[in-house]
Amino acid sequence: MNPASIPGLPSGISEQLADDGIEELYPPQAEAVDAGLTTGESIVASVPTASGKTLIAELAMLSAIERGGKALYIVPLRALASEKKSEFEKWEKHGFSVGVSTGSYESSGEWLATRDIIVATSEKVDSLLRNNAPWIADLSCVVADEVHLVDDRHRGPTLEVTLAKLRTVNPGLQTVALSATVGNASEVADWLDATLVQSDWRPIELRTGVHYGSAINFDDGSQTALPTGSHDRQTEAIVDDTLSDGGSTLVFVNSRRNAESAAKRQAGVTKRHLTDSERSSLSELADAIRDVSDAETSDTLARVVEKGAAFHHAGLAAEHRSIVEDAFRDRLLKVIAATPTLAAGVNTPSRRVIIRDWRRYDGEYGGMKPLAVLEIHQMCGRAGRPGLDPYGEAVLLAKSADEMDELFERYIWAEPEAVQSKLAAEPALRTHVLATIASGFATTKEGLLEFLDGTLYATQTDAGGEFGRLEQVTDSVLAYLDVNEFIERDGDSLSATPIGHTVSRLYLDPMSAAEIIDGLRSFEEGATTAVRRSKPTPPDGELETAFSTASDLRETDQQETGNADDQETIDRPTPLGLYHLVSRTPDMYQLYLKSGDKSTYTELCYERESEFLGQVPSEFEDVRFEEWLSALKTARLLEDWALEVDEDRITDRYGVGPGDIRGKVETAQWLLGAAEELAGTLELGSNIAVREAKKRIEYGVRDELLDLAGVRGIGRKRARRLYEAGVESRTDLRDAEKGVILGALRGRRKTAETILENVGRENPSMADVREIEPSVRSAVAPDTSDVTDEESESTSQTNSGGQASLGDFE
DNA sequence: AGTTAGGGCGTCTAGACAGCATGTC
DNA sequence: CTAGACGCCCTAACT
Repeated sequence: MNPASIPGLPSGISEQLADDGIEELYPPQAEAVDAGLTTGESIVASVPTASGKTLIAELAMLSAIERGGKALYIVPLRALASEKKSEFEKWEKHGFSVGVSTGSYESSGEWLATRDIIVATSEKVDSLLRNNAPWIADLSCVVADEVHLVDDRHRGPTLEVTLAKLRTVNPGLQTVALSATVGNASEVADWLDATLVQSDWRPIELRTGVHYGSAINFDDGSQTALPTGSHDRQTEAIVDDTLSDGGSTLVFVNSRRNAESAAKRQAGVTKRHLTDSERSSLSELADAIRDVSDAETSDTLARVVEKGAAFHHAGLAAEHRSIVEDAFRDRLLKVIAATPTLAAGVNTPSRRVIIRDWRRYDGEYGGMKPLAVLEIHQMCGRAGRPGLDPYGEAVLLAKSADEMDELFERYIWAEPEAVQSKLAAEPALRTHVLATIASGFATTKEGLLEFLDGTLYATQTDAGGEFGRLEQVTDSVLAYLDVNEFIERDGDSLSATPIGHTVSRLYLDPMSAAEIIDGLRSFEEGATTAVRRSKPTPPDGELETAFSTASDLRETDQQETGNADDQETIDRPTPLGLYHLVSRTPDMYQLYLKSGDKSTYTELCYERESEFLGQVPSEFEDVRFEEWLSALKTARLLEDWALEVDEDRITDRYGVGPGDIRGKVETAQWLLGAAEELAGTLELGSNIAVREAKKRIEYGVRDELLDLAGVRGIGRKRARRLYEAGVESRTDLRDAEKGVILGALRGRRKTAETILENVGRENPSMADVREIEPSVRSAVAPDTSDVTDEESESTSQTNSGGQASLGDFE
């Protein structure tokens, strides 16, 4: 089928496709068109990666817009949202506008209403539905990318519920679901009332095999001799071989540490294959990597990149990741050793893919768990760059003949698993049941179950009669929501309370909200009794009893230390207290407690007991104590960040990468924002303290730098240097002698000018300004001088290296 | 004496979505 | 009930 014979397309589109060199549609694309893709039929396309799924989506969206309405493209990752946006922007010259909406991407609801194509994550779409975005009703087509992710325990239910809601709101909606090859694509198609298009066709050949001994044995029975030779490891031998052929390699391993050490070894191979010009480009790249962050990870990465290799995992900063991905796509980097981040993320094809580890540690499983067939196939699918490589090869590594046989059986010959709805899990239902009630989708339990009947879960259980399980879980979830006063039950009818509405709108897990509310309330209780007794006690008898112990603790503490200053600290929650509060909610991914951490944080727990909001579980009696401690570890990381502790110090103190810090900070910011609003809604007095703690996390600074750090172009480091040079505020920035500012910014004229411009200084020019070296003031370390009481105690060890209250971190 | 290969032992384990509301003289 | 790669330290054997 050629572009001109596709029905239903807006004018000019077929010509554009032909101009792009598309003479003939790929077979799966043609099949989808034949099934009515461009005339409004719903389609489930279960096809391999890189076999033209994007065009299927584009054809559906453009023709749907032509018929009237707008199109929504749902992606699983934020990084993919911007990738898709730039792909779709090529249609803007034909009059189709594109907008993106993700949590971090700024765009208001009204602005989106003017766009024809909207790209968003499934969570964002869910959130927009909860907040009744008006344009949802105008949708005529929704595309769900990577729909097999409904199988994911954490995020699958959101996608499932979101699609169900979109289809309920808009019964005529065309649904196009793009999926990897899965075991039960027809079931997914049944669920979405769609025609199934299934195909194994790929635009370039993919060969899959197992390396064992001195050859790769391929699925077609052929062999490629590949002796380990001088290399003592299989991976390096294959990388070397691929490189001699001018190709790149992607190596999948099962842990971050393995990725880094593999990259170091491979750098020894790649460095022998570089041209002079590549060497110099790589060295520029390494500098760019070092500029991103001064954490050790950054330097390690830069050192391997100089030699043409790289590693890739979630501990990297986002900038690191995109630098690595781009350089690999440009063929500058010859090999990447990666954790599964890369298989799920943006498009990074490679001549060869090596799957070194096919088992991964899983605590619940209790050991090394074999990866899913689907996951292995996704990794293999990265092999072969369309238009660049003659073919792609995916190689699994075996250390014995038995293992080779097992790998063939388990993965190469195997069909991928069936996707299975995870909706009946309680955490998922908790959120979605509340949202469904709050947004008026259901007003009775029957209505709720009726709505849930539109989900994949229902499709999959209808036959087996297992729907009863969903009803059971729904009952217990309703009871939970009722007890926590998020919903009200009046006979059969269900409605959300004001706080329930807020929780749903804030996109919080109700359990997180309950934890935050309890924490803030218990503080209120404590503060009221201990300090003033002026505020009326909330008319909630249960709460009073529940937290009487916490109040008592506070009172005791208060008497012991009892001076005016302490009364003030007790009047508002401390940052650590708040960081801990949000860190222990289910919405925060917790840090892992390493050996030795347990005693370190137990000690810290007692030391700063008075700061925690709510009751501290008993060290000896309560099983939740360890969880409490890992939340404390997370809270300490956040506190360190807000105390301006160096990034590289934080990374080795907590055993995390720069990317993890950013992630934690972002989540904390979001949760503190939610806490602020909850405190406001419930008229709890702590919202000012919450707001400040949030601001400090946002910029990673102490109080006194908040004003400066809010200026564009000034981060935590520049703010501190300016402050030490005597430039303490925006006003100072506008009035201070330029030489001083330039000196504080280490003579960077361009940066200084940009900053002065951003702060609105009359004449920002730095021409002819002589740099004034920072004087004595700068010799004063930030945390030994102007620190408030509440902080100095905890940070004396931070920079001074003195006896640490927290013990041996180093 | 310095270096390196190899064994024993302890340690540690993938990923990443979401709210709100804007700023400056 | 269940794993395994890595790094570190130690020792033995080698140059």
